[in-house]
Amino acid sequence: MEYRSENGNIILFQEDFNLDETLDCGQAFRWERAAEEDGRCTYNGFFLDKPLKISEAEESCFILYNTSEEEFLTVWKDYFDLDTDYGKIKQRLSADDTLKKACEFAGGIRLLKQDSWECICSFIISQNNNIPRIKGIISRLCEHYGHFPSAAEMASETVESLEYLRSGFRAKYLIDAAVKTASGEIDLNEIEKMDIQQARQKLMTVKGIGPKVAECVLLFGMYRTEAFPVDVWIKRVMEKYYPDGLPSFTAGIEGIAQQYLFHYIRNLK
DNA sequence: TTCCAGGCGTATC
DNA sequence: GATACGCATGGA
Repeated sequence: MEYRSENGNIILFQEDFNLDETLDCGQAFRWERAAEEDGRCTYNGFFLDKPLKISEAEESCFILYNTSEEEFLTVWKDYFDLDTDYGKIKQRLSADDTLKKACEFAGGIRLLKQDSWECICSFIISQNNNIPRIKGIISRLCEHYGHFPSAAEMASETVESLEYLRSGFRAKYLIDAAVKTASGEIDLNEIEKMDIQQARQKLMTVKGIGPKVAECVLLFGMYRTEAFPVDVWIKRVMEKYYPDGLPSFTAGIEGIAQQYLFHYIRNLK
């Protein structure tokens, strides 16, 4: 990673990074692709309440608009996981033919270090749902509050007051998660430090958080790269290519392997 | 019209 | 512990 500050923007040089592959691959739901400017792929989105406009100027070169060096170093460098060498990770994962193809297919995927509370909500909403509709529900939620609501803010909602979301049967799950988090019964800072099996169990005490959602919260909201969410798509990959489980060289970074595989299988043929 | 979507809770055995 | 089924909503 190299960067420089220029006219209030950050110019970033970063290998193994592609905006479409990272921001529109189903790990985060608050990034919108803008109309292209001079053929540049541009996205607008948020980390917590911080907005960002970012574009891909040319191969491996990005512009983070209206971003100070301090904000870049304290927020976005971490969010985009820029201290991790994904080239090295892909090299390690490419010991296997299928994973090699997956890494080559979408080599610009990076794991976003998202907020754990936002991930809880996002992936509760994701269950038995499709990505465009997930984005719609989250967008209505943020528009309603003017920001992504805290657990305390959402704890005072009711199924009726959330009707505008059109989130269906998931509304009661969101409220249960909010009440338990706001009261401290679920302590996300505590869960982050737990042994992963304990963390899974604790997360699953929330109604609407099952094995898949818990795994997504751990992977996308707590940077537990050993978490391995299995959804309908990954189930297909596993049945077809890995009936006996993932190869052992993925140990510790199963979740990153999952991201490459998910994107690969969804776009196959 | 029917099927399906980054699943989960509940009932039943 | 395994398996079957309903669930809100809307895009394809």
